[in-house]
Amino acid sequence: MPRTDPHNTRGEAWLARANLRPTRQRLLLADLLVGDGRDRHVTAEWLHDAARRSGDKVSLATVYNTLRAFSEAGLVQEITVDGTGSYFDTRLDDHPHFYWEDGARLTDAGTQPIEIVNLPDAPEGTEIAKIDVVIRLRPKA
Amino acid sequence: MPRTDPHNTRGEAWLARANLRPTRQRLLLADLLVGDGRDRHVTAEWLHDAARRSGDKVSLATVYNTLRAFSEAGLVQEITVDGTGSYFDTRLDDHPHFYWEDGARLTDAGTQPIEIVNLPDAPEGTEIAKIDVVIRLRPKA
DNA sequence: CTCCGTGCAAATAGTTTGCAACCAA
DNA sequence: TTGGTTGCAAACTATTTGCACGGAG
Repeated sequence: MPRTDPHNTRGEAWLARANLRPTRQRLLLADLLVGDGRDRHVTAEWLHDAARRSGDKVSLATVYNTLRAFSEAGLVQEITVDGTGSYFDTRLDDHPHFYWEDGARLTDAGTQPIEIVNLPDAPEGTEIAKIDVVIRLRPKA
Repeated sequence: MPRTDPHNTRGEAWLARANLRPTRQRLLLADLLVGDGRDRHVTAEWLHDAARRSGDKVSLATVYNTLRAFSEAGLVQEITVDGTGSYFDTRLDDHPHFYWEDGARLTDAGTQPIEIVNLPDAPEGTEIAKIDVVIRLRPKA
């Protein structure tokens, strides 16, 4: 399948799914995120750089606003690991992550779903919205 | 045991354990943190307010610096939940937390240690530094 | 006496917002 | 046409830092 289009159709369908207008900027960012069908964990900064690298230009503010829009539309998941900067994950199910303390990278952890034994019950009047599991890695001595 | 002292001795011993000079500000903050022996999850902002409420005054910058010093000395654990603000936990073992999405409170989750089945292996050349488990709660509909 | 600790204000990092110009429907 | 979208700069929040003063050892 030759690259006749500046972008493939995946990003377009992805936006359509969430009823988001396919503007030039959104298509660009969508393609960078899901264009090849692989799961991705990006920061706003990284995505902004990737856009510039690809030749097109988008303002950083728009990258932030767009990531927020995607997140609110349920197209990506926001993950916070340490105070500085959040990651956006294109994979939507509840799954554990590795956080590489050197280099500050975030990746999916393992292939099988984990299971938590002795999971505490949600207190009276509340329910569990989501369980964040972050496995922090450091280089082995 | 009447309150003859402006502070009890717990904070003092706690500081000594980490070889931190017992200055007025540190003693005050230490007492607010571990004075009653209970585990606590505080933000810098909360601790600063607590200090002012108690009558004494400490600058917010010092609260930040002091919490960082405590954290580096291994007296408290830093926990990040969402981009805005981090919490410092006086309990030191690896344990799960509840994060109350309304009100942004952080508390210990359950009383028994949890166990994770199918925990992914640390990738080649790395080791697990810590596993953060945050159970996000929302009010039940 | 010597240095670490403190306070203040200013700096910083990441992110959001106000507003005018723009563009998809 | 019209309301959603973008870009820029300015605003904001949480946190850190530079520097002069002060207090613990």
